[in-house]
Order: sequence, then C-alpha cells, then structure tokens
Amino acid sequence: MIVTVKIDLDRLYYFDRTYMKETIKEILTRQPPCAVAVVGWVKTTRITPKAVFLELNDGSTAKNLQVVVNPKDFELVQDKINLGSGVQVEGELVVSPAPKQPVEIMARNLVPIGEHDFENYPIQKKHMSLEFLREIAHLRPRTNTLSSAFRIRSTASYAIHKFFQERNFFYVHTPIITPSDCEGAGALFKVITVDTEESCSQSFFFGRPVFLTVSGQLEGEALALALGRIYTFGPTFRAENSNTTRHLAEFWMIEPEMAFFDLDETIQLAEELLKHIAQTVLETNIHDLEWLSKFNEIDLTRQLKGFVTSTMNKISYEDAIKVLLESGREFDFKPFYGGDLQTEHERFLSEEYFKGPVVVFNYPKNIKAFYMYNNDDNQTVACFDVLIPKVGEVIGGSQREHRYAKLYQRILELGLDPETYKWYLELRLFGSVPHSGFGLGLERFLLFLTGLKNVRDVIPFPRYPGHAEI
RNA sequence: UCCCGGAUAGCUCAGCCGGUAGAGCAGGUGGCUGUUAACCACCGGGUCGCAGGUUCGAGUCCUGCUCCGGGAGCCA
Repeated sequence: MIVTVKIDLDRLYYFDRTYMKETIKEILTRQPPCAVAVVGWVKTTRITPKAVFLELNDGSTAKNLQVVVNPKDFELVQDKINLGSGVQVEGELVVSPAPKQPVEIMARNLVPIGEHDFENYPIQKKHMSLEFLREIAHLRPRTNTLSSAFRIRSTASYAIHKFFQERNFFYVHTPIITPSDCEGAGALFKVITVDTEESCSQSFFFGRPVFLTVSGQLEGEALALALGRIYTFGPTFRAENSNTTRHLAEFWMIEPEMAFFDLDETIQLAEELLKHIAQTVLETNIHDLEWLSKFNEIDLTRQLKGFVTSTMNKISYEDAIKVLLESGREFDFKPFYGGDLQTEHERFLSEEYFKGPVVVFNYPKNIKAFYMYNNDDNQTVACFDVLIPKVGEVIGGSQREHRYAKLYQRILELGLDPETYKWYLELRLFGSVPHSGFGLGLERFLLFLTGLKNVRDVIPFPRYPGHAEI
C-alpha cells in the first residue's frame, strides 16, 4: 500500500532535530510496523511502474535502508533526488515482502535536502578502483568499502583504549615535536618556523633542531617508570621515501610501556591486545566485515574468529633461521644467522610455515636498537616482532635495557653520543627496574581486520611521498 | 631510491598482425505489475597521458618525459 508523498518545495532545507537522533543503524533494530523518520543519502534508485525504490545510507552502518515511494509522487522530486543526494523521509517501517531486506519504509513524505550535482558526481553505483578513489579522498568515504574501513578503524581505536583502561594503563600524551631522533628509526621531518625558512640549519625557536616524532617510546619509558603502565596512541611521522602498500609518512601508533614487565609478559599482552581488537570488531562491525569479505573475496569473519580462538605461534629468531634454511626454499636473499629477516622470509614464516600470525623473538643485538635488553648469551636482545600474513610486521617491541652500565656501554659501542641520551640514561640511575613495551602500527593491523591491501585505504587522508593534497 | 607493469568516454575496461574507436555502468528520452549493482529500446558522450620519431597510414611500433600501480629496500 503506497501513500501519497507530500512535497514542500519551498522548504527543501528542512529538518527537525528529533529526526537526527535516530540513525539507520538504530532504525534497523526497531520492531515493525512503526512510524519513523530518517535522513540520509541516496545510494541507488530503482524505478518501476508501481514503485520507486531508494536505498538510503547515513553512514551509521554498512546496511542500506530501502524506501518505497509512489512513482507519481516521486516525479515531483525526481530532478532533485538521485545517487548521492541528501533526503529526508517520513513513513511507516514495515516488514519487507522481498527477501533481500527484513524491513523497508513506505514513504509518506520525501523531501530533498541540500544541493547535489549528480550529473558530475564521481561516485558510481558500480565498482570503482581504490586507485581512482584515492584521487578523490574527500568523497571516497561515501563508498561502501572506505566507509566500512573507517567504521572498523573507529571500533579498533576504541577497543584499544578500552583494553588498556580496563587493565589500569594510563593514556599519556608524548610530544609530537621532539629533539630526539630515537636512534635512526627512520628519516625525520624537521620542524622549522616559517620565518627561518629552510636555509637555516636549525630553528631558533627551541634553541635546538626539532623534529616530528618517530616514536613516543623513550618519553613513554619515563612515564611508565612513574605511572607503572602507560600507553600512547597518536600520530607518528617518518620521512622515508617509501612507496609501498605498508608505509605512510604519517601513521598512527599505539605504544604501551610497562614497568616490571619482562619480555614474555609483554608478548602475552601484545597477543591479548590484538585478539581483543579483532574480537571487538567481530562483535561490532559484522555488516562491514560482510561487505569487505565480498569485495575482497575472503572470509574475514572466519579469519578473525580463527585468530581470536587460536594461540599465536612463537619462535625464536635462531629457530626461525633454521626453519628458513631447512625449508628447501630458494630465497632471493639467503637467510643466515645474524642477518635481518627479509620480507620474503617473513612472508614464508607467516603465510606458509605457520599459516597465521607469528611472534619472532630474541634477534641478534647487532640488527636491533641500542635500548633493547641484552640477553645472558650476550648475542641476542630481548625483543619480538609480530608478523602477520600478507601484511608483515605489525608490532615491534622489547624489554628495555634497564642496567645503566650495559646501556651506557651499548650507546658507546654504536657510536652514539651519551650526552644526547643523558635524561634517558638517568632513568637507569633512579629506581631503574625491568620494563618493556612495544609499538603497534594501527594501519597495518587494519589491513588484517579489513582485508584491504594498502594502508592508504584505511586512513582517511593518507600522507606518502608526493601526496598531501588534502 | 631500484625493478616490473600500466595510462583509451565521467567510471570499469576491450581494442588481435599498424588501416582512422567499442562495451557495460553513469547521464538523457521512452517503456516495463515490487525492484535488489533491476531490466528493455533509443540518444548524447573521446586531443586514445604529454612530446618527438618510424610509416602512405600509429590507440597499436620506437625514444624521452609525466603520472599511477605492484614488488624490493627501510620500517610499524
């Protein structure tokens, strides 16, 4: 039964605040029949002689809401309503007679809201390449794939905070502008004032050269040695000229740091964190996972359920090298003890040998950072990486060297200036205790959660070499 | 930065051995008994990335450039 649409063309921009309180996600949980009002954007239209079908989406969920309109009434607003336009609908939420959607709205009133030049609207009803969508970063969140990715990003971010807060970690804010280069953890962006321009060797503002942070770890250690358990969650900057699906010049990193934690406890924490995030996304974003699974031709629900219900594989660096050498595989770079794991080695371990995420721990000290805890063998340091199939390293962490003499010696061995690390060394003079932490690359883990293949598609406005348009 | 691949309609793509450009979607018009990326018919739509070269003739072959993508390195 289709009722008449009342169109008030003089009040095209019209809404009542009460309508804004109910999203499509919420409406889809209502018991039909009932009267509802909804605002959203038209995702697709289907016009038949007896009924016009509009699918509406307001961003609250991956699911669209079908609206059924009387064709005669639709004619009155046809030139204002098309793919992408904003509308407001009042009507009756009813059980849908068709199987593809449980409920639909029989429109009693349909009003276009705002302007929309649909003839030039670049978003299509059909498949668009992710490469094309990157060129329209301001419009691509309107697509199913990108909006799903961003909803999952939100869920994951919240899950991370919840995980730590429930375990009595404190969220701390480490500086974005820092004089520390964190021991060559990537090329730095230098921060200067506009006045000094680039010809000046250093900014006079701080009296020393300063950079955008490449890690909050060192500052995080200072806080962990006071507050016990802390985590950071913020943007991180690397000026590497990296052009890959896994690198961004500006990305988001989560860095927990825990006093009185050894390496094993830290690995345990990392595993629980990743599983908590995956579990929360499973519970919160089922429709997004369904869409992304279809789009990427993988079963994300199965992948994530499998991940949260199994124990992560763990292997020492030494054993990992043995596995690689005994695999019979011809690698472009032959693995050897003392060498860093190449991408092809990491992929073999996670994708073929373990067929899942794997923790590799205790790397040789000469390929790792100066601050890592020197193991008793004096060859390896107490560190770990979490490797994930198709993505690579999502976590890198370690127990920190808390013994003053050992740390000081290591700084000298590597030719670093102890004066630069004076405050960091001082943490080892006063109340120094074993402590550990790790860094989780948010965008990389989002690749695992969304099934997408490029970190540029899980952050709204990606920064990478040659690209900072918006 | 290095290696490989690509650039054809608004979008996704086809275009064979060099002979003067094509489909689907999107847009317009009309049709269709409730559709599901609806369907059917018709219409409009192109500096074949840019600049040279070879050739009677280049989207197609060659050179350079620009941009994009994938892989590698570095890393999270």
